Amino acid sequence: MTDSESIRILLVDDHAIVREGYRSLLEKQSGMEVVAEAADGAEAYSRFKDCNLDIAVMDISMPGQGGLEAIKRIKQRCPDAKILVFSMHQNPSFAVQAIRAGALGYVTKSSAPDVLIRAIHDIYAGRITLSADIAQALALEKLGGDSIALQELTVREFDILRMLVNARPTDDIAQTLNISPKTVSNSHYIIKRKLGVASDIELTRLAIKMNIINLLDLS
Amino acid sequence: MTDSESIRILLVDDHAIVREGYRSLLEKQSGMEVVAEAADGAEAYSRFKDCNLDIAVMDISMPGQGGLEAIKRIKQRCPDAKILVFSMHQNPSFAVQAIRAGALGYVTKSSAPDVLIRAIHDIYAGRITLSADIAQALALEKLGGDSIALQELTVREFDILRMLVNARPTDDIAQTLNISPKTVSNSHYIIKRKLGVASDIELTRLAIKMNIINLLDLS
DNA sequence: CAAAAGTCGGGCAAATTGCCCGGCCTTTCT
DNA sequence: AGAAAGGCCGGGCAATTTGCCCGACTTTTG
Repeated sequence: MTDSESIRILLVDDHAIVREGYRSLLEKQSGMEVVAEAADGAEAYSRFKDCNLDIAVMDISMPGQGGLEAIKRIKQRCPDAKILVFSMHQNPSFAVQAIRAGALGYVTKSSAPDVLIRAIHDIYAGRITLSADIAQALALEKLGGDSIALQELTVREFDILRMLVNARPTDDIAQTLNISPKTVSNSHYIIKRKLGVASDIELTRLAIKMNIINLLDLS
Repeated sequence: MTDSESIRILLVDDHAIVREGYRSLLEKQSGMEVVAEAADGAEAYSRFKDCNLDIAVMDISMPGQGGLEAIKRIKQRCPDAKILVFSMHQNPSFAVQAIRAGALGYVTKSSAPDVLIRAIHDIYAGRITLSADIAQALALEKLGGDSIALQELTVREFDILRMLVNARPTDDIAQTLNISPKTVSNSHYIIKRKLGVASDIELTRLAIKMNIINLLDLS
């Protein structure tokens, strides 16, 4: 909002090449300027303090502490930060969690480039935006009443669930989140109770059904 | 071997309609006669005692005690029984376990009908037979050295593994196998050790990778 | 027949789970 | 602003499960 000309953008993704691609895409647009990049949540957080930015465009599948947590932390410090999540996950639950964490928009990476452009404008104007595929899936889910239980989970719990089903050890999770292992195992228990499963095996199967586990990265 | 004319066949599958289909297919062949049917392992076992049969053609994905266990029991009573496994699973590990349990052949359901016919003849002649897709996958696996660990498992353990990753409770498994729950949990532990995994979540992921879990029945 | 492998399960210490609680934050409502 | 509600963090503790070992028995194999 400096010049009232260009939208100042922070790009967050763990792959440098990917960032490069988006940067060139966005800078072809007049009225947009990529003024910073970050490779993970922590870096995004500190960039946000430094520069005065309009919008952060970020992936949430990042190493270290979950992207959702990063969003929460940023919003905590800068309540009027505008964050657009740009994710590979087509599962609407991810969108729900992202919005709840404080994001203003959610666009899948499989969307056409102009969808992203439009979403940035929408968010800049303060409107919550979802890409069409997500909006549709969300509507269907509301009807089908299938995976609604996932939305019982808090943002934190959802993050922990993702790490758990990625077979990360409890201590490891505790360390990356800077919390006690005991808290992680408590969350583990709460998650299972909220989702109505009795064992880790059921939990994992559920995670697959909900597309929380990427079947491709099992290879 | 009665008339030295027709091969006398027992058809084992839990779906009556499916049996009907195979029956009509096989009986179109001269020299083959379906003289009995069974819907599960236990029934197959008793049929085998009654009738004098040449070959059993059986599915191994059946309710109750695993099909592999049924094969073992039949071979125990009639060591020269000839069993052809006809399964939907294209995973070579299933074939390995079936052969180890005493089957003489393994044909996938996706094979062309004449493959089944030829396999029956081969087995009747005493030759071990695998459908081409399985044979190839097995060869590849031998090279790739990927899921070889699965073959460390005994037949029993493999059966238990399948039930475990289908999210069946330990007590339930113990009951259908008529063993103590303690034995099941011992097996559970041994399985994890043999496969080199530390948690049930890893175990489930491995099971998916190995196609032991049918992704379709998660729906 | 001897040796090796598989099945079944008891035992027991160590680790984890299930469940509850209290403290400390935010967010939201009035 | 004050109150109420919900989320996060983690201690505590009993009940259960896990991890690991062992022995008995049967079956397969050389």
